[in-house]
Amino acid sequence: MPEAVSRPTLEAVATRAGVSRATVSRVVNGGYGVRESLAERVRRAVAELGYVPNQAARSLVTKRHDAVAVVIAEPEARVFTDPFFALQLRGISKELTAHDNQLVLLLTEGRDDHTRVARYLAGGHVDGALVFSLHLDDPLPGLIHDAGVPTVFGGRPGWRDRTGTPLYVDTDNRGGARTAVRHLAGLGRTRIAHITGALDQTSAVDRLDGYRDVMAETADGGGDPSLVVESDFTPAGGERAMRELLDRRPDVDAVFAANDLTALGALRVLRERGLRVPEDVAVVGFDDMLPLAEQSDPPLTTVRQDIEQMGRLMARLLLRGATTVLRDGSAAAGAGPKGASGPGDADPAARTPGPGVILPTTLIRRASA
Amino acid sequence: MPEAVSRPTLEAVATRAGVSRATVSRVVNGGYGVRESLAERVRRAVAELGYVPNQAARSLVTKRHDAVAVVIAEPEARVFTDPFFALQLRGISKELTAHDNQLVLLLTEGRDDHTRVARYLAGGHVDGALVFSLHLDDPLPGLIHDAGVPTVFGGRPGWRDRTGTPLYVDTDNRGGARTAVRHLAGLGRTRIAHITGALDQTSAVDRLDGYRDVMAETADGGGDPSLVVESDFTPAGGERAMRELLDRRPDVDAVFAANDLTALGALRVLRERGLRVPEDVAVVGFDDMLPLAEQSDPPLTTVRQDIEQMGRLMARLLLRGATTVLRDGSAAAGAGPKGASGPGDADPAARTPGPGVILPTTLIRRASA
DNA sequence: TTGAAAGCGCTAACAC
DNA sequence: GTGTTAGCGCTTTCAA
Repeated sequence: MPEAVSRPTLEAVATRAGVSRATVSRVVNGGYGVRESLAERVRRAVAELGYVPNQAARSLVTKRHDAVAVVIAEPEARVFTDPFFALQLRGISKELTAHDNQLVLLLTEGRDDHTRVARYLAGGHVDGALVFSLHLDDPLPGLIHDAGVPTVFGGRPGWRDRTGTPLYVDTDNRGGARTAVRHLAGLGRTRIAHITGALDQTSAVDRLDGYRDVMAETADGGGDPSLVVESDFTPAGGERAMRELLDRRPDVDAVFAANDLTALGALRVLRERGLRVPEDVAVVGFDDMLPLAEQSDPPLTTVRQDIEQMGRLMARLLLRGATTVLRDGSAAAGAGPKGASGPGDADPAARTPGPGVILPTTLIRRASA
Repeated sequence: MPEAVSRPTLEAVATRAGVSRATVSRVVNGGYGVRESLAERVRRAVAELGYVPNQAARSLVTKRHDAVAVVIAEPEARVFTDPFFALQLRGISKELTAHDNQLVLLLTEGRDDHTRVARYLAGGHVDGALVFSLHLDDPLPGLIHDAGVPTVFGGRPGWRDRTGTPLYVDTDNRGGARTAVRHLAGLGRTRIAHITGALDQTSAVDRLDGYRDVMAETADGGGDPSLVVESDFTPAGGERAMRELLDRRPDVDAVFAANDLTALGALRVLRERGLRVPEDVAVVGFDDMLPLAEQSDPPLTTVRQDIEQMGRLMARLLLRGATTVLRDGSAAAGAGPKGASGPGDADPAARTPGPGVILPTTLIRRASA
């Protein structure tokens, strides 16, 4: 039976290098205030022994973990059929890695998981949390707030806690929607409909608001409510909504769908009814979900958001906030407004009204509008 | 400035309950050998104080972490446009959660990340690793092996290490491919082509082998090489391959594509050339990637694999192996064959030849074949 | 059954 | 500059 390969400790390195544990510790943690010749000896010993610091021991004394939890609360399948999630993670991972932090992934579905996650965060196992709260009625944010861990949200939360709106990073959903609808208007379309997303999510609400903004400024009949159909971000919901819309307003000549999946459903129904896209009805989506948006028939004109960048910024914000907080000696204070002063050097393109960082969108023109 | 909310310690609970730390520790860890009345007192104190054990302190003495690393090595964008990855994670997460383990996500791209990951694993921060190694020439598996951490691979590795083929969980790619091609043959098609995946991945190789199996047993001209076109799992690759195929063999009447993305590209070209699917050319994909496979035109007949289940099994295998190993007192031994005796109670549907667990596939019939 | 005490490997005062 | 020392919060012998 193989022996447990007990890893070398600081002690071992110290002995080998002929110095004290403290000196080794100093070298390992940056090496300030150590004579270069000694430092060199220590480094060699570290290399020879293949020493890797024991994170548990370190955390025990420093109270830092160099780990961040990513909480994805998604009872629905949607997140899992959507590369959105993966791209966010990629962005987060890159940023955390660059700062030597680990990513602890917490996926939840249902009540039990919520308390589990809350317990975990309250247990002080991580230095902060990145939370994707997709629904307005989600109890998780409250629980997380109570856990007293610095947190940054992905997507604008639909509520504000005792200390105001929490830190978040979001896409400029409203602005993106405006761009989409203006594009449609610029094409000469006058009866522009909107198929909404699930309105218990701020992204859906914001896109609807953006649509209304433009319709209101349009000369004739701004914001005819019969042109708005509520849906749920799914292809099936998109089909349903499109049918309803066509029955109600057969004269519709353009559709802004709350996301690409919805647009896809709409496209299907349009085809089925013998309507040509974009000749008869122009369609614009949202997300630029690849490869779907590219491969649809016709390829989808849509509003792109930089999802990976969103992830990066969330991590950056948290890390900065956490640092601030830790310097203050109050690890449980949460990343305060101090950390929210915007990305600054980080990303000049991002706007920062209040505690949120809003990322810009781009209209991607393909064949559908 | 808010005070650092120092979390209650064992000591605090002990004081409150009027017992020793040792007793609290016993209760918290199962409570064996503690008088029920005392245990009850302790539990109440725990609840009142909101005590959560400090994992770092615990790990320091137990050398266990109740944490598993998931390593996803994917330099290409493919993983991120594919829900595959998300579904695996979901399965893994569920299983780990059920066993009170945390999921540490390690995403890598490029050499630097490899050494980083290897260091991390070697540092003994986690009890095991789940690794997705998608390419035959990937150096990561070797590094990970050297790190001496129990590991289970996702997808059959294309190599064997010193101790034989490592533990893995895979889809029955070969069997699934056979089913697909037989289905095509059953439709009366006789000139069945195959567009392969990236052949540096075992999944692509296995699917090709499955195709060949059936072609070989077919009466006339089994395995005409002009019917096989190499590609790379992408839609663009699928288009290219389909064009080449059509130029070479205009008489082709069926295509088995290595995955749905590839099938999608093929579908496009077929449409573009005015060929009807499935009347002129029947098409079968692989993966049942949703919503793509459902939403394509026509909806895709394809081979479904249970991706989430794959993730679950990987975690289950690792956890079992790790437990075995830990019982043996040799944490660095790696999950040996002992852990590989198959899912047994776990999943009766899975086959287990050697150290691998192979999950079955299902043919999903839609309109394209 | 319960408690006392010895560390796990590390950092951070503090002294030299 | 460098070493000594006192814990961080927990589990785990070992006695009682």
